[in-house]
Amino acid sequence: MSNTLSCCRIEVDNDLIKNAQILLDTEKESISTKAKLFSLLANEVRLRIIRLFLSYEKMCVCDLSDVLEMNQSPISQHLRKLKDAGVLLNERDGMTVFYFLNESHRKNLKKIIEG
Amino acid sequence: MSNTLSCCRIEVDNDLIKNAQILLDTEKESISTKAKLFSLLANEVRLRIIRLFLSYEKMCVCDLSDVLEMNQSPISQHLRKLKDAGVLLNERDGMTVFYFLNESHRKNLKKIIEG
DNA sequence: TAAGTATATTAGAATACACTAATATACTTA
DNA sequence: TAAGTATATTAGTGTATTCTAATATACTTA
Repeated sequence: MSNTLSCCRIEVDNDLIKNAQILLDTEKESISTKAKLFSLLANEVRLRIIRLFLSYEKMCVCDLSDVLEMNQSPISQHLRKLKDAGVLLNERDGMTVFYFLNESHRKNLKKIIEG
Repeated sequence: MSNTLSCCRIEVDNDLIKNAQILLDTEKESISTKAKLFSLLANEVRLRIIRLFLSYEKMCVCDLSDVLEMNQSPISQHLRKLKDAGVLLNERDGMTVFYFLNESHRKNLKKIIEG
């Protein structure tokens, strides 16, 4: 429906429409990236996890499982998503895997989540 | 699984776990509210719509339909969600319904979305 | 090396989401 | 009042999400 107006109103502001499209197109990548971040933050469990890492340096899967009172499996699954998105990093110490914030995201996450 | 630890590690930091739970409990409402806002922003169409209203004062359903090159129905459905959440307001002028930002949300939305 | 522990992965079920297509509603104007 | 326009709503479909349950993997220690 590229060139079809969705209604027949006379006083269409074609400039508005064109400019608005240009605006969105300019920020296309940025908007898409942000939507992906927001969809991570849209889940309460993940939001809690990220909130924790804003205050606590590192936690293992067990810690999170205990704090959030959830089974280990869904915790691991959420951590995977956060890690895949680059929000969290992890490191293994023996049997324990510690997760922590990717520091390059801290400032932005604080801005978005806090306050 | 309230009182059951999820693993048998000896060096559990029970204070950490208790404090983390208190932290989350303190911010419970706030986190829940934010997750709901993020789930609105997690959809690209809605994120684009909100981005538009940060720059354009008001637009009608038709405008948005034309700018986003989408049918009127899904646009209306997204607008409904945004309105239900209090992010947008609307007003009717004859046949046309104009939507616009609820100004009490502008600052926060700018902070979250921009930059 | 065998048994045990922490974490990861997978399949499957229940639910939520976002579109299309059809229809309803609200308003305008001939 | 009838016909037309803008918007809203609804049912239905395909897809995505998030959990549970089961199992796999990686590491430790007796």
